Amino acid sequence: MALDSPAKAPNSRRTILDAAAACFARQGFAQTSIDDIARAIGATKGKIYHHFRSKGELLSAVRKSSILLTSAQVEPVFLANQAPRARFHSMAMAHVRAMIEQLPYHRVVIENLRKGDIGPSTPHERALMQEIRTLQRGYEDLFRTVITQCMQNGAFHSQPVSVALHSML
Amino acid sequence: MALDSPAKAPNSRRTILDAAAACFARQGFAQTSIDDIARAIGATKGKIYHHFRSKGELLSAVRKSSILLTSAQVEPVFLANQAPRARFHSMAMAHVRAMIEQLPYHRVVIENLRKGDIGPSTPHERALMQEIRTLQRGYEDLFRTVITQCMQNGAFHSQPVSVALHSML
DNA sequence: CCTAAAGCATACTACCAAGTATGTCGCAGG
DNA sequence: CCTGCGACATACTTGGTAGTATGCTTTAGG
Repeated sequence: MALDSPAKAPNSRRTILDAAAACFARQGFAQTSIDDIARAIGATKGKIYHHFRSKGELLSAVRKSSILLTSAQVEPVFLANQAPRARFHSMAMAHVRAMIEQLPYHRVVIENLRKGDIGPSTPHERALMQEIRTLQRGYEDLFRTVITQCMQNGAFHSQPVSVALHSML
Repeated sequence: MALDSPAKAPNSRRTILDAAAACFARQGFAQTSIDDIARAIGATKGKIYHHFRSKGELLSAVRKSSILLTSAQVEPVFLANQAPRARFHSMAMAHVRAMIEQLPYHRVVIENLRKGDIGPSTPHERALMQEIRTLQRGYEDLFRTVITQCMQNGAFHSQPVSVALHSML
């Protein structure tokens, strides 16, 4: 009984997101029309605008999904009972695996890092962007935590955490 | 008495190219309209379309200019009479200096590496792209040459040349 | 059954930006 | 002077695309 998004989806939203991610990754955001995405899944604009309010929100949804998908694979590993060193290793592996499996999503994220800062326009999108940033920080915190553990443990050389963290982007 | 481009320009072409590079670097290619560029220099589309056939050609011109400007600063250094090791150092310095001085141009080049491969459409643009690739290779050859000299000289560790070269992009 | 909503397709509107056609002005040369 | 051309400005045409309005079909539920 959630209010909106992460429930009840049969697979339409996901299908659309997959296609959108693929198109955005291949042609870029601006060069991709809504009809392109629709055609890619054998549907029409109607379907897409039924699930997403605007093209911008669709992009945001891809970015959000990118984080969620990765988190979904890494967080269980993080929660598993392992020594810091081994835990970090497993998480890194899971991270890379997720990056590869969901490549289009991450390509989109990378090539549109700046899009978020400019022209969010609508207030509803502002909120979405904030949520994304929060998720992003949350995900990064997983690594921040385990890296800190490793350093206290002595397994890692003591270095500024943020530096070590952002070496893995 | 050249047939076309590199001569007789008072500074109109350069003015346009500078503005175009700035706009493309700031907002991206697709998000920049011809009128944006025109407004940035206090002119109208007429001026721009008088000097460039299309928006795509304008982008290509920026990319080409990027290489030419850099070459113009590095090639004299390459030709100067120095030992390989010192020559390489000077060239690298010149290269970086050019990158910084012409920052907008290079930003445009970097963010549109893939644009060339897709949708060149017109045959005239195909030729321009080829010319750009040739210039690019010519510029890279400057470094290829000096690096090779350094390695034969023993000043550098012997490594695949292309690897060493492309470490500097 | 009847109804209403979800889930979509179809048809339409609004608009923006690339490209074009045409006009204007100054200047070179005859 | 007049004429042609370079160097632009102005006004217009046009294609494509985001977004909307509406219609159709299926399923859930009373």
